[in-house]
Amino acid sequence: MVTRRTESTDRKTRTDAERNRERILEVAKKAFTRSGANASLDEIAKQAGIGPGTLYRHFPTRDELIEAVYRTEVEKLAAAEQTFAETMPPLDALRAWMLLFVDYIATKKIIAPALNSMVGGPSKMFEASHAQIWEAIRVLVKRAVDSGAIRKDLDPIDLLRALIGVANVATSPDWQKSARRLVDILITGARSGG
Amino acid sequence: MVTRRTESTDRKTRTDAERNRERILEVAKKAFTRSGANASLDEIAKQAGIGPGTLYRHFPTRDELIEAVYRTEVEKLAAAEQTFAETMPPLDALRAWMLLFVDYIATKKIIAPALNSMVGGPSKMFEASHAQIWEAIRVLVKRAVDSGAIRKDLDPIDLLRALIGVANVATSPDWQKSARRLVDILITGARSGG
DNA sequence: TTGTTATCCGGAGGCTACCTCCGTTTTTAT
DNA sequence: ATAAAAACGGAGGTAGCCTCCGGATAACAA
Repeated sequence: MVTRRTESTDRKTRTDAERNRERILEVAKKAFTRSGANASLDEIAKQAGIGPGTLYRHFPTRDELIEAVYRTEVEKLAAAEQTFAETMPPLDALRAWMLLFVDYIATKKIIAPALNSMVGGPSKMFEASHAQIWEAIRVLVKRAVDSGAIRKDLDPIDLLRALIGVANVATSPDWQKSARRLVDILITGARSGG
Repeated sequence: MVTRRTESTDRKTRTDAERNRERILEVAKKAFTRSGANASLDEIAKQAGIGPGTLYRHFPTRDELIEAVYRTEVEKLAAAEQTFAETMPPLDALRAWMLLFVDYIATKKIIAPALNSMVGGPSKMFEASHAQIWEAIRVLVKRAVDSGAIRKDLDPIDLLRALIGVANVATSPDWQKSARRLVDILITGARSGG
């Protein structure tokens, strides 16, 4: 139950509001992909055919907009976890997901800026999305640990941190090979005693 | 030999120019440490007691300023490589340097912003500094490979990329433990067949 | 359909930061 | 002392950020 400040019943969100919201996300996704996290918000608003005020009402801060764009991508990543877990042996599933993670970040450049603007300021962004990613890798690691494939004291977040590193430097042409090697190293290191 | 466009002899750089340059670097270091890579350049100029024009003449772009601040820190890191290499066994030296790398980035927050503004745009920053860091870890890895401590096909840059990841997320309180675990994983993974 | 009201829109405008341009000042060298 | 090169500095054009509020519009009741 939520406290009501009047006796009037709640209304459903207006259709134009919802339509604008999605239009903003659509344009913002392209803008961030093209120009990075510093794309002009006024410009995004213009391209979406709305005023700046409308944009800022929907997404009061730049980070909130980035996070919203980011969220759909994150959900796809989280979904992949289930697929892998159901169709692969524990260690393979973990490795596959790690590779997908890196690939995803590098291909769509959406996430990288998001991760970057996370650093260097007390932004609450990422908290929600972080939970999903964390849960995905936590499940994969736990499954691998239970099967005895990797060491028990492995903290899933350590792997994530390493992966983010690759993502950040994934601008060079041969990043894919490098990423694969790194994942291999991490997997090997995580096996430890067997 | 450099081509001269006149017959006049070259002059040495003016003393006030050199003095201002160092004053800018001094102020910029504090500013970036405090406010991150987006600190106001006009503000930095003001605090250095100079006009904006002077700042931009010395450092035409923001990245060039960041890179200049960054360079001195990088040189210290590169110097540590020699110390470690002379006083430790190969594998220990490599591990120690990796830990120092992470620690350095997290403590002084100067480097993290630098790494971040590298992503998302064709900035030539980092190229010079990158060479030093790369050389440092290359030597350490080569030494470890020659001694048979780690696998021969290890690419040093892979390790760097992983470390940058830790650095980026080094804002959380327990990052040090995480960093140490991650370095251990990487070292273990790099050992492979022995 | 019409009226009422909560909700949302839009863009003008104040503010800040970026970066340049060029007249003035300072330093170097003769 | 004087000339020339080099550097300074800050006014100001431009652009992005974000807010504010009068007006428009969709949802709901009658």
